[in-house]
Amino acid sequence: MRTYFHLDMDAFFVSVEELYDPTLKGKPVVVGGQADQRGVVSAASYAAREFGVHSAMPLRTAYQRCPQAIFVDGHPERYREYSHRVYEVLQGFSPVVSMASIDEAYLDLTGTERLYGPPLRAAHLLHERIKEATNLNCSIGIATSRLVAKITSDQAKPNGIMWILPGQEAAFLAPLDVRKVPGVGKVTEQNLHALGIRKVGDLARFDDGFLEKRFGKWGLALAGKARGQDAGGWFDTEIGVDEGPKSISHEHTFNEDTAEVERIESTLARLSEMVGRRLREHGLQARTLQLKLRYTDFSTITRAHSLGRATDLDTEIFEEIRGLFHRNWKRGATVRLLGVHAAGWEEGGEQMDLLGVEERHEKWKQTMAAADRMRDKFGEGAVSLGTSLRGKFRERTHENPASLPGKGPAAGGGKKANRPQMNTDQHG
DNA sequence: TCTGGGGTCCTAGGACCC
DNA sequence: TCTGGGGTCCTAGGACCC
Repeated sequence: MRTYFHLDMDAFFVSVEELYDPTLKGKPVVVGGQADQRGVVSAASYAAREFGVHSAMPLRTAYQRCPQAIFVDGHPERYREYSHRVYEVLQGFSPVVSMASIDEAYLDLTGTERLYGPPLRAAHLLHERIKEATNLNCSIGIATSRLVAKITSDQAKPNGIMWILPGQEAAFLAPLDVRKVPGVGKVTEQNLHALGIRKVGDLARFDDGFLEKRFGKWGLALAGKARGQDAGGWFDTEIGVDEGPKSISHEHTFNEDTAEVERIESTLARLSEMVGRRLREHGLQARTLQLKLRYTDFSTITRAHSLGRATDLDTEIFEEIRGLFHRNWKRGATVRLLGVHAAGWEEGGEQMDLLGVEERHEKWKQTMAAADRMRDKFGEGAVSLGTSLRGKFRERTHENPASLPGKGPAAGGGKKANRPQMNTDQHG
């Protein structure tokens, strides 16, 4: 029998903003941008929620519903800072802690009764410590599984603590909407409704085999969840083991859609720089780079390519992404969003390579490190790949537009298709 | 009143290898 | 010529979460 806590900060972004501007307290506040901007609500105060404003809602919709709301830009650095403070408190409380996102965490409190007393007492103590350290409210759910603890903390909001006694899990879950189960979103909810399943209790009455047939692996996990078990996906991972990121990405939605190649390329260059910088900060090199492209009609494509050798260099990222863009863009079509995504880490171990390539690589590494220091000092706009590089790339493609790897019938013949050769760029 | 940005996990088809 | 199966990598897309 285990004891898990799920701790969730109340209206986190809004509450942090209130610390910086106490006049916001008690008022309808929307965090995420200005009322007339493209974008969605990141967080809404409880006063704003009374008008039907909630997160993920378009800002303009929020304005329609609550014109008197105060619209505030988000400050990710502030939220990271407070998230870190929360984490420090939690670490001092239990060694088995996982931040599940910027504003929520799981703790394994199994066997801590001698230290903290019964779970409710421990939770009150923790709640006080969080309040002391951050001046923020949180809610805590306690249960024998992480899944039930998470659902419980939601029920405890705002500023509450709730404990589901061992053995009472099914009874607690039964009357809740299936949508309350983490992992059940709009689509799954609709699919379940179509089967007449509206409450978790309805779900629990279906047998595992049926749900597996109908929804695959996910259906089986769902059956377990209906009984309150930690089953499937992210609930199977161990608490307290912090693996690094599996992917790093940046994307940008234009204020006004554009088909201007200059603007598109400079945006791709900026996003490539941001991704490269984060890779270097994490000491990671990516093998797979992916472009994301969304048109005005919201249709979205992603196009990926895996490199022969992993990279953390802005220029190599940009060159690849730029190629992907031009090979896949419907020429002239207006673009709403661009994204650059990196994944597929490779150990830093240097392969045997042409000396010249390696040297160039080293040189670029030093240049990039210097650029990062400049940005630290003078801000993100201080250093840029800028137009000079873009000009160079343009020239090259005009000279040699046809020789793109992986195209044409060449791969099909009698030869064993080896990994594409590294481009040695002999015309330098 | 259109729909952000940063992630994770899952599925599915095709290539390729044994 | 009509004939496998398993494993892994790659790519594209989609559901979901905060």
